[in-house]
Amino acid sequence: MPKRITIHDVAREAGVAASTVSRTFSSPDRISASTREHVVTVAHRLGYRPNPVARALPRGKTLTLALLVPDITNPFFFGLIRGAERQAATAGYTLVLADTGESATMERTHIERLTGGVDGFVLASSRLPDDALPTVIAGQRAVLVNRSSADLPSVVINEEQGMRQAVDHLVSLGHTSIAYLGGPTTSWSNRAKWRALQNASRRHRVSIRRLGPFSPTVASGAPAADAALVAGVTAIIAFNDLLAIGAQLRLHSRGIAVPDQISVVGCDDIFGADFCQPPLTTLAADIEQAGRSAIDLVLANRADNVVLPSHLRIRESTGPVPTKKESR
Amino acid sequence: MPKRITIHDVAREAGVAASTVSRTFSSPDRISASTREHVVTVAHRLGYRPNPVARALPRGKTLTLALLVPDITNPFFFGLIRGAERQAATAGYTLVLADTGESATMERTHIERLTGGVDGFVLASSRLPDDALPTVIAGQRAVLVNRSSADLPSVVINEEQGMRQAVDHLVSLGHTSIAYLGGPTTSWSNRAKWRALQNASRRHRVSIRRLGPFSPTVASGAPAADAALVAGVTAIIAFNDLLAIGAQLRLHSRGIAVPDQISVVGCDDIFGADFCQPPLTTLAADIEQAGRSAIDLVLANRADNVVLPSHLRIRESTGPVPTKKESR
DNA sequence: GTGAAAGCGCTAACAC
DNA sequence: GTGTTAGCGCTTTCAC
Repeated sequence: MPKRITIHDVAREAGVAASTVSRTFSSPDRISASTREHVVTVAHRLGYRPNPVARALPRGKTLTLALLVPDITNPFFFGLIRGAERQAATAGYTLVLADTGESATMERTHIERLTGGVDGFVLASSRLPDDALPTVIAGQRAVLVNRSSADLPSVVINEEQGMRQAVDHLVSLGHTSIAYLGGPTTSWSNRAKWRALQNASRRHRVSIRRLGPFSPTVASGAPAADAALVAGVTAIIAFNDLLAIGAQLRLHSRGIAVPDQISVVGCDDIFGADFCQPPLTTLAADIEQAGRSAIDLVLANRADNVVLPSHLRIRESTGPVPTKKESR
Repeated sequence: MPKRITIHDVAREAGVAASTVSRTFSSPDRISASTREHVVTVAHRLGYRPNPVARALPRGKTLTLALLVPDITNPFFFGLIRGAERQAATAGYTLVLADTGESATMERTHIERLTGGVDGFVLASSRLPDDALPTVIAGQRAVLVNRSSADLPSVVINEEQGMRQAVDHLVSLGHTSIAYLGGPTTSWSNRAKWRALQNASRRHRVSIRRLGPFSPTVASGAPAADAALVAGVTAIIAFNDLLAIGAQLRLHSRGIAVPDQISVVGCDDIFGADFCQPPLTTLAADIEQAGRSAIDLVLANRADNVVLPSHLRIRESTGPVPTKKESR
């Protein structure tokens, strides 16, 4: 193990005080050009690299931000991770990624372990109960994504917009009975979507039925599709694209044509929504932007609530309501 | 800003020395049960939380590992990130994620910035030139994924196995002319795949043609497909699934049936390979396992070269060679 | 502009 | 077992 070069090694070699070396790297403007240059040269020759943790201790800032997601497996979060990572990097911050395994306990553990090691938290689709949130976060900077709370800043998607477009779209195609394939009951965005759907459908003569809850995975699409068939609807709106894609797979294997016999709408516009069969009509929102905004919020330490627009992306999984004859 | 509770606050309040408090948290077995309990109680009452960075300084270990990927956007890395994060978490480590934007310079910058802040690096599909690798890494623990080098431990996929299965599969279906849709020339795994394909085809009467290089994205699938059509092959093997899926999309829009008129095989078995149209025959490897192994290697500080098996997953994008009549 | 010295919060010998 | 005392590598007053 080659002993680490420190500020003192450089100082000795350069014939200056350690504090001068420190300053050449942290506040170069307070150093005369000549000595600065000299120190930099020596440091480079010795292969000196400032130690981020030693640096963080007296400063009280780590230049590190944490992003907690319930399930790294879920492609929905990839856009978020991407956006957050890029924005953090741009601001000179490092992103720490943690998977809470859909568990409030693990989420709390991660937060406690990370506290002090990061300058702030982005909690995506937090599973922490509302009342626990403030205590667990306790004085740390934190912002919520995909969930709002009175206590913390947040960035959420305006589901109302997208759902209204979705319902308008389906109604315009003649649909009058729609099923909502529900996601986890603990999910804030699931509740938001259902509420938005209810509001949207009030404006039309259309009946909506809530099915589920289903786990938000491709695998759960099968039971979800079957439930929709039993319900006898002509269109379904799924909590997320994973569920929608799984439902399409199931319908296909049962010989039911999408969209000829039944229309399906997803949510999130994840990777793959454009090339599944048929390409999925879905509620799209700029989730990478959500990641970026979340980072901006933690860094700015603002108590804002950012609301991002959503809209319907029409592809090929939705079509006219089947006529009596060709319907099931 | 509520002043942070330190070990000294707890010590004073509990009427013990600071080192006793330290020990109750870092080596509880060296403390009598009674005082330990007392200290824990007081600490809890005061809301004490050990500061990870203060902890890391004297110890020289941060309990943090870094994972660098060229492009977070690429779903291939999702599995890797997943596996790495889980394995790190299991070992009590935190994972730092960085995107190098396919650039050797950014990769180097990230490594330098992170050095000292993490206990080791996992470099996925590193873009660093071979000779730069040892210098940049300079005494840090590091393991390569998807690339091998004489200087660093690594975990790579055995492309030979999968490619042999792919060629056997295609030949058994009557194909005699295959195109390889090449990936980035700087990619180690692209070279490995091409070599494996050449070796595999030597065992048969089959001609292979290398096309490209193409950028490993869905969008590049279109030109890649067109190039394959010009080449007049009956089967294509793509550098990765992104390219394969893009090629299928292009072939579909040109009215060319897969696999009836042309067969396509991908690599990586990414999310979506099972539900694209048609579901993709692809070379699968356990990339999450690669992530786990990489973490194990850094933590164990072993100089091993782990080779993971690959195999062909046959789905519906490959079929019998078209007969003269129905071929283009 | 630069040096000396006192920490940042914690760990780890070393005593007793 | 527990207290004392040096640091870990860096930043940051405070002098000069």
